[in-house]
Amino acid sequence: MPELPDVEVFRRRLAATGLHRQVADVEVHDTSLPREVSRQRLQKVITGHELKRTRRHGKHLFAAVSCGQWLVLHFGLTGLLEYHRDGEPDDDHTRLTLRFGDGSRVAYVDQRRLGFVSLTPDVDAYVEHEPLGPDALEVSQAALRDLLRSRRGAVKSVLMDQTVIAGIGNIYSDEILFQAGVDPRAPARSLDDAACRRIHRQLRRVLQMAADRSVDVSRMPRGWLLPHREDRAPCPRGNGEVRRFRLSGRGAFYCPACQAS
DNA sequence: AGTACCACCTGACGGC
DNA sequence: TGCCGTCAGGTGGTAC
Repeated sequence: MPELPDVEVFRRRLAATGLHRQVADVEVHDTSLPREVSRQRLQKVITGHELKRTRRHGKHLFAAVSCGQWLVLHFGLTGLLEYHRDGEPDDDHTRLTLRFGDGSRVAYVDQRRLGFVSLTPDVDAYVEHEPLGPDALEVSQAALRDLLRSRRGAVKSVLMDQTVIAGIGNIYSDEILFQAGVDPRAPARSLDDAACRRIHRQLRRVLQMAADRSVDVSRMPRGWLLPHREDRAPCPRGNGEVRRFRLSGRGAFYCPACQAS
């Protein structure tokens, strides 16, 4: 689930509920969650401090701790961030809890445990070290064109490559290419200027709209592919049928009529 | 530089 | 009811 729009929703949630409040207690329920940092250090760095601000880069969420470190959150396949008031029950699969003095808390939940948390002193250095490409919403039209043409693979694979552009996964790469009318298997290197412009415009529109509507599928516009991710589902624009195929091991969906190459 | 495949985990779902 | 295969939106390693 967690692609750029999902993580942006988590970021906004954290910014609205978790900043400028002293963290009274840090519970690490899953010892395999912290990456390249011990549970003890994670607890020591955060307990008694405040979260001061948030940043997001692609699918990574960062929160500045008042001691100078940044908390790093990655959500894997099933991770999410919740806020609970005192007395509200914990979700099953809660892996990390930041508890405030009044009993309310921010909870990191991850059913399949493919996500992780970490610490870093410097977000820019972390992004460079991963390495992650520029955040998808920060890429100019010309930069996107150059990035796409710098790679040989299928345009869908290139859009999903976090070292090229950060934030786009399987779902939204399909949506962007459907909206742009581009065949997901088209070689990225072969895209003409008009196709690159359409991809850039739709990338921004799709990711921003999904985040602004809290990634609620029922609030997505008619004409989006997202609710039609099923082989032989009707094309949302009435042009025949959506088809499923495999691209480097991932299930991909597209409309052969709308996205002819 | 590509892609294919497996692994990491856990769970849901359909077929028998 | 239970067992089995398949699938899942992320990432990373390996082999070709």
